[in-house]
Amino acid sequence: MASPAVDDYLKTIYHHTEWQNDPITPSQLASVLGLAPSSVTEMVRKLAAQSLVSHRPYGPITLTDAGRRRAASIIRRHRLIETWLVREFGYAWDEVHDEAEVLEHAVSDRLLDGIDTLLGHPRFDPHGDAIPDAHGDVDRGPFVLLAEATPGHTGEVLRVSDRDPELLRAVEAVGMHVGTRATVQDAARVRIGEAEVALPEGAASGIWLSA
Amino acid sequence: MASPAVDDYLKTIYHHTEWQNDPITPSQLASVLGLAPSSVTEMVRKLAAQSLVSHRPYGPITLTDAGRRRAASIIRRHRLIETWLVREFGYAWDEVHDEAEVLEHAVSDRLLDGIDTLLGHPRFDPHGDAIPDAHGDVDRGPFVLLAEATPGHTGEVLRVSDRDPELLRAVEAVGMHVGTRATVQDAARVRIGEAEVALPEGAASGIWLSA
DNA sequence: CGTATGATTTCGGTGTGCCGAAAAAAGCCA
DNA sequence: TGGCTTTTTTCGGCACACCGAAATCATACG
Repeated sequence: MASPAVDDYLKTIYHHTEWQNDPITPSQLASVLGLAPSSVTEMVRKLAAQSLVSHRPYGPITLTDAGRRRAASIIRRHRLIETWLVREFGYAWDEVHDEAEVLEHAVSDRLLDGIDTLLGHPRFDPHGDAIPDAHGDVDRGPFVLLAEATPGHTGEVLRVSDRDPELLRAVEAVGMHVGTRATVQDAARVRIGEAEVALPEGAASGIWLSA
Repeated sequence: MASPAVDDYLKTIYHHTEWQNDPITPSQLASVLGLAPSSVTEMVRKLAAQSLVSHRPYGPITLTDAGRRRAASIIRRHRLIETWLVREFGYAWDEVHDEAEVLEHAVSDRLLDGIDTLLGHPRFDPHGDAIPDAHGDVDRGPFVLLAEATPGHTGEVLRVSDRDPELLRAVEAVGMHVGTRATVQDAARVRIGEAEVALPEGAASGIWLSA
């Protein structure tokens, strides 16, 4: 009852809750996965039958504890693989997503352990995404979404959304990386050291700063 | 038109010709792949329609040039990945097959190049199987199958069949590795240095010696 | 040379995951 | 509250890769 398709659904539902507090809806899920809504209805019903998600008709979709554990383990795979591609093969942070997307379904537990050891058990991937440990637990300090930070707030860039490689390149182009200290001017501009930089379109809702 | 299933068929047909001169039959293919003969008939018809194999009803199956190129590229993936697992992660030679079987379908060309470079462009995998180059060409010196070698013949072990992990462990247990020099006594015994060793059941038809 | 035997193919059918069109429910707004 | 729009579900269908049973072919032997 495990399959790449099941993994992708669980991973997407999990990932959604990292950026958004509201539970995901079928149409959002369909749009992120690039599938027709009817396909989502069908799969969600199967996932619910296996108690991986809870869902009543016409309602949103949330992970059960079992579903969350499974999702965390897939996310762990994905993020360890991304980290590994960057460190061992010189991939750029905007190039790793698609490769990891495929490999996460193919790597055995044993090999994943090997990669984890080789990397020294990293806790964050190149985008600053937390890597769940082998039990599915995540630890992560307090943060604010740049878009919601009060003007004047100064913090370190903890995380940049990897949903869109274009965004990653744009963020890099203005000199921001994971670890950069920035002071918020308003929702569209920050100060980095002496320089004041205009954020790329949509970037403010894809960047976390330390609180 | 490309899929893991197609890859597996082509790879198996290619691999067969490395150990056997006769072209493979549908029933042999079914047995190696662990599928029902009717499934093979169906897939072979699709492969023939795409000119990857040639096959007339009730006859054996051979690769076309296009099919051979595709197969060589998949075998290249498989063998590079096996070599990488052994060298970087300490897998034993009898443990790599299944992992490589999955990864060969998941690794991108770019990553495969990275692995190839990391390993220094190896020409043989841990079992002594030749790794085709990026164009699908293989170079390999003259050899004799141990089972067909004349008694008294001395040669270096070039290759041990990786079809059965059990056989690999048994061969290792009697002290034979790729590179070992051995003198043939008869089809069931060889001399290695001072010692005379009895070969495991079936090993003689799974070992190549230099000619 | 006819027939039994084994290999191969044909045929109908399965499960998974997807789709579009149409129906049903929910949300919204006057 | 009634009607309109959007979201979700239902329904019939498709492609892929597989299966078992039955029919067909090739061959080898008596």
